[in-house]
Parts: sequence; structure tokens; C-alpha cells
Amino acid sequence: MAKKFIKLKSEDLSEWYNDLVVKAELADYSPVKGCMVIRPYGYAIWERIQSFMDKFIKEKGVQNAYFPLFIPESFLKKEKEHVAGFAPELAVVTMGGGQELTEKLIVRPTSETIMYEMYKKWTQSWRDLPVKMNQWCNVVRWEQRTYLFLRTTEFLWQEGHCAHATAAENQDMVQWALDLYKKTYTDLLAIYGVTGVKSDAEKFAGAGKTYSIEALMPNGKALQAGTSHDLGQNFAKSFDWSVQDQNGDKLYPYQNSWGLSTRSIGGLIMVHGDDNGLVFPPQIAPIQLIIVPIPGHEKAVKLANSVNKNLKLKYRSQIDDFEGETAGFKFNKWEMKGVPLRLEIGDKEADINSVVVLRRDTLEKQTVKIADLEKTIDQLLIDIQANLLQKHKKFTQDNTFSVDSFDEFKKIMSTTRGFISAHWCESSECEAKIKEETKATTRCLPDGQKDEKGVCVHCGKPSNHRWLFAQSY
RNA sequence: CGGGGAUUGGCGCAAUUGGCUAGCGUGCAUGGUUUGGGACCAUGAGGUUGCAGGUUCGAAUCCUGUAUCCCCGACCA
Repeated sequence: MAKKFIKLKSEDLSEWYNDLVVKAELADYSPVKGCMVIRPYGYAIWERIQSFMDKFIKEKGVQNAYFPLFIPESFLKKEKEHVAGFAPELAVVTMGGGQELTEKLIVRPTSETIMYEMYKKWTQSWRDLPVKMNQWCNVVRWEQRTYLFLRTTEFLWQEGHCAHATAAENQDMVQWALDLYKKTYTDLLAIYGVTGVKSDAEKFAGAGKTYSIEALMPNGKALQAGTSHDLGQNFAKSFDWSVQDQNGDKLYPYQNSWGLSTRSIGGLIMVHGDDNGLVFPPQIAPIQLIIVPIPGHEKAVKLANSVNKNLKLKYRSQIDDFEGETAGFKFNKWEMKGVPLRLEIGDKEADINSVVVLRRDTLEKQTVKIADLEKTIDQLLIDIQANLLQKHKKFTQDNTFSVDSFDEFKKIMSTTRGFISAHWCESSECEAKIKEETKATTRCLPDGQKDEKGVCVHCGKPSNHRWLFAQSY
């Protein structure tokens, strides 16, 4: 094997990750502490996530809008738990136009408060409900320790905010959003995630219930990959937002909010990448096919161009006829960039009207006749997408441990880590102690987790079902 | 924010009791030979050693401050 120009995933996940994100030109460190520059190749991933989700969001009747970046400090303070939860990580503007502001402005960490203030203005009766809006925007959370894509001071996301007349409608929306996230991870990113409800300690500041999708990373830590919050009537009451119902009584709208961020890109990189670099599932890959004519082969260049012309109509295809790099250099470069399929064309292939096709996930090569090319590519793209999802699902299952003793719990957390399925009495004291002793927190009560009598893995009190624990990212 | 490590041509690194013109690999430029898994030869350009002060005849090296990054913790999408 040729010597590597990137760090190895198999040796040090963190170093590999940081090195790869920069070298594959997904993102770079910025002059501003904790902030990153998302480069075109990385931003293309985000755009694909956006267009995938946006279609479903609109189908559900949720409309896109845009609210201000700045939130008056007093707004945030209206919901007590909300402000307490976010206070430590706020960026605050105190000066404007050279003058001290009479009221400080918060750079939004999330937009509940400013959006609901406007919703309040726009609605008078039950007929004005539901309100269903989403915004694609940036938010700022002053994190103390940052990590490209996974945790940066500023990040991009979508935040959906809906308000309904009934709790049932509200619940439907909360579940719909969670399903959308599951679909996005499964179908687009080929990442297997576990959905479920959060414990009280782990829920969103100000929420009634929080639901999340949790994905297991290669180092056995869990990535909270998307959240959907049932806010109940908490915010409406705090904001004194009521409308008149059919009987002329006060109705506090039921609300929900849900978000998925550029953090998902970090998960994508980590889950599928290997020692050779990125591995993108075909559905998300900015470039699905890279065509490499062997440099110096005249006939090959001609064939490669005509092949690319045809394939471009149907796939995200690109030709690399850049001179000055050898074939081997190009192979390594595009492997590092995670392109799902590489088509190699030399004079040898041109003579028999064929191309060599290599799939990135398994690195298997085959020679394919031009006549069969489209059919083969269609099948390979489907296979790669399915294979990557299957691999991650298997990894997650192989690293999910059903545990009944705290000793075993501790042992797993101090060795391989992973998802731990264990009984828990649902007291926050026990949860805090488990975290203190093992670093693991509850990730969620998985959807479809069946009832089962047992005793809390920590305190021995009765429990009705197993929760999912892991160290969080 | 606490503990540890780092910052030297674009990138990766070397250079101590403080001492000669700060080296090497890679990349870059030019010419030639090459091109099917990160090519080779020759020539050449590229540095006020993160930044700001200080000590000294003399600082990449010692001191103070500061910025940024990485790792481990607490906080978090």
C-alpha cells in the first residue's frame, strides 16, 4: 500500500477526523475562535441535506420564513427554564453604532422566543391556528470546547416552530419531525439512528418532552443527531399568548420546535470514512462519479469526455482531466474525497469500449462495457447506499449491550463504550450518579422499547423498561 | 473554564548547558524523461521561528503577557 497523506482512522479517530475535514476541503479553521469556514465541497453536502428535507417540510405545510439574528434579552428571560438552560452559552451585544444599547441583544442560540412573540401578534382566534414555520439559519452557542462540524460556536441548522389548537395535533407534528430526521439519516446519509424520548434531565430547556435521534459513532460515543421538542403550552403561557377558541374562551396554543444542524455532516464523515478518507453514500455525495482518463492516453481522453457527457445528464458526474497529476495521485485524491464511484479509462479500455469501475466503499474494481455502464452504475449506487447503511446498522447493533449489573455497565464504559440498554428507576439522582461514575448519560427511551419488569442498574429500585445509555458527543 | 501538549518557508517536521549563514522531507517554479495506485533527474525561489514585550555581546532556545490549535475533563445540537 502506498504511504498515506492523511492520518489513519484506525489509529486515532480524532486526529484522522480533524486532518480529513481540512484536507478533503470540507471545512477549515477560521480566524475567529471556535468558528469554522465551510468550504464549497462541505457546503454542497449541507445544500443536499437542505433540499432533501425542505421538500418534506413544505409537503407538510410548513413554510419557510426568516426571523432576526438578534433577540432582546427580555424575550429570552420570559421562559425561566429556557433562559437558565442557555445563559452560559450566550453571545451578547452590548454596543450598537458606537453607543451602549439600552437593552442588550442576544445573538440567537435558538429562535423560540422571538418567533413566538411574532406568532402572538399574528393570531387572534383558533382560526389562525396552526402556525407552521421553519427557518434555515445560523445560531450561536458559545461552547467552551469546539470540534469541526460537531460543535462550533456558530452553526447552521433548520428550526421548525409550529403552534396548534390541540395537544394531539401538536404531538403529531413532533412525531412527524422525528420521522423526518430518521428518514434523512437513513435514506440520505445512510446512518442508522435510534429515536426515542429524552429523560427530564436531558430535555430541551423549556420543553415538556424532547425526542431525539441518536447515532453511535465509531469510538462508541453517541451523537445527538436531531431533536424534536413538544413544548406543550409552556412558552405560550410564559409569553401570555392566547387566542380565542370556538367557545370564546382563552386557548393557549400547543407548540413544538425541531432542529437538525450541520452537526449531521460530522456524523456522516465519522460513520462512513476509512483509512483512505471520506466515504460518501451516493445519495448525499456532491460528486457521485469521478471519471479519470489515464493521463497521456489519447483515445481514453476522448472516450472519457463522451462518457461524462452522457452520464452528466443523469448523475452528478465529473471528469478529472487535469494534467500534471499521475493516475495514482488522482485515484488517491478522489478516494480521500469520498466519491462513491470512480471510472478509470485508459487506451486499453478504449480499445474494447469499456471502463474500469471502482466502488469506494469496498474498493472493488470491475470492467464494464460502455453499453452496460448505466445499468451497472444504477445498481452500484443502490448497492453502496444500502451497504453503508447496513454496515452502520450492524456496527450499532454489535455495540449495543443489554446490561443488568452496574459492574458490567462500568466495564463497558471503560473499555469499548457503545450503547447500553439498561433498567433505570427514572430518578434524576441516579442518572447523575451514573454519569459521574461512568460518563454515560441516558440518550433516550427508544421508540418501541417493550415494557419489562426489572430493577434499576444503579440503585436496584423497580423499573418498567430499559433506557438507552451512552457517553454523548 | 481546569489539567497536559503544540505553534519554525504552502504542508509535515528538525535544530539546547543561549553561539557559526535556522536544516530536512514534501509542495512550488523552470527544463527534460515520465504517466494503469500519491513518478524521476537537474536547477531555482521561498523564513524578520504565532504575536507583543523583556533579559543578553548574542534568543527558535530563557522570562512575562497574549492568540490559536490538539488531547483529557466539566458544559453542549
